[in-house]
Amino acid sequence: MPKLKPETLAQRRDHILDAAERCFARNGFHSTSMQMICREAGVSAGALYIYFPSKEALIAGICERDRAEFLERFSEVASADDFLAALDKVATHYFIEEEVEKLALTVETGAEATRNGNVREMMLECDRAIGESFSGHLEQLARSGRIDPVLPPGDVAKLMQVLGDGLMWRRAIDPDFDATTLLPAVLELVGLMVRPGNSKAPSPDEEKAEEASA
Amino acid sequence: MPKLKPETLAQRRDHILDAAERCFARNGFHSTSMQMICREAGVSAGALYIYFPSKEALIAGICERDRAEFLERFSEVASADDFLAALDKVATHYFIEEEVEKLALTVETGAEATRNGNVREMMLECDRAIGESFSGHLEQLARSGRIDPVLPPGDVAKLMQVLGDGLMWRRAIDPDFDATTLLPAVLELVGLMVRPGNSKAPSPDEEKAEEASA
DNA sequence: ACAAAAAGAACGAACGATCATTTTATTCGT
DNA sequence: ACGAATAAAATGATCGTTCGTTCTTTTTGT
Repeated sequence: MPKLKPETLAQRRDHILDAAERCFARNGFHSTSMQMICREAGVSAGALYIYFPSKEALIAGICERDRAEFLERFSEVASADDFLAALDKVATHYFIEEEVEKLALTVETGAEATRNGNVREMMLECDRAIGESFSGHLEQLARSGRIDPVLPPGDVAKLMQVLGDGLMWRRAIDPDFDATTLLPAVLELVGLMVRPGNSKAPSPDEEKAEEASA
Repeated sequence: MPKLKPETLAQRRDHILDAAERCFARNGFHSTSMQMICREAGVSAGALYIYFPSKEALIAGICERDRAEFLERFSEVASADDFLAALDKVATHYFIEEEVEKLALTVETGAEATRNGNVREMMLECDRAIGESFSGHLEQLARSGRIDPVLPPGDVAKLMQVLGDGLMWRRAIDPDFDATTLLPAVLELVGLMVRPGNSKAPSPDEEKAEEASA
């Protein structure tokens, strides 16, 4: 059985990763056994160990894939014409549309990051990239006069990340948390920080920020 | 050897709880073995099981104690004359003074809460109490004209909690995170939301919020 | 007063279960 | 029919928990 096509190989790897992600999201990294993942993937232990040399590698694989997806989603924000609108879109996805189990996995990953250097580096690199992207974008907007931030762009970017982290945490833990009511307030808060110019309203249905800075 | 004094009993229980907390903070709940806790506490397995019937009970005990301490610290905010100053004090404690391992334990507890109903209920009850306290306090301040929030007090309270969660998360995960530079910005952000009146500045060294609402 | 009995507290080896991982035997695409 | 891919059983380690035993202090009979 000479080598499987690389395409099939990657496909199978992803299939196992999918199964592992579902298990990890349900039970956390350490309460999930390799046997559970095998069962979920419909694969034997021996087969699994061909694609992933250890449970650690499986965890790292999950983190890597999720962080990559996260970065890709934010790359759209970095290249968007309307920064706040693009932000709204990403926020809506992660805090309303995304299934709660996926956010729980993020919390689990964070807990792992406090002890596992590999995982921590992945998260921090991801955070750093997004922070710099935000910061750079805000600087550019400020220079062109589209916004007038009350704080240095770097601080605003960090605060936006902190807000994002907080929302993720809350939705992961509180099953009744409903971001639909809070998200406009968050975006308005961002508007308060950056004070968009006349050409852009801070949010479609909220003008109080305008009044405040008028 | 008739019963130990209830005082001694509680003391011993706390001693074990301390040891367990150190272990859990270092390695997480599931990577910490009962033997590790026994070693850390200088107690045999048999003795440990007199005070805690299971590992689960030990985890619940940790959560309960930490949440109680958390609530107690916030009760000072609820009864303070200067709301923002009291908030500053609590924030400084948790985001600057508190050791990082303790915050990591909070993240660990959050991850546990996504799967363990007992732990989840403890966290949510704690969040609810603080949220209501904040909300009530803000309403009172608004009625007396000391602040003029741009959002309903309930929303402001929730946003403040989200900010707190985000700061906790970030400091737990990023060993280089320095809240001393960001905390004033956060408090200023809170000031932007509540727009304190003339009698109170949003922060001792920052008046930009005043300019914005002038 | 004092030793013997009583009983709670502590100990630590041992248990069964389960874990991640490896080995072995079989299947099956080319 | 060759050998890579798989499945399934096996392995050794470690887990949470138990339990027979010992230690230590109080109670009690004399």
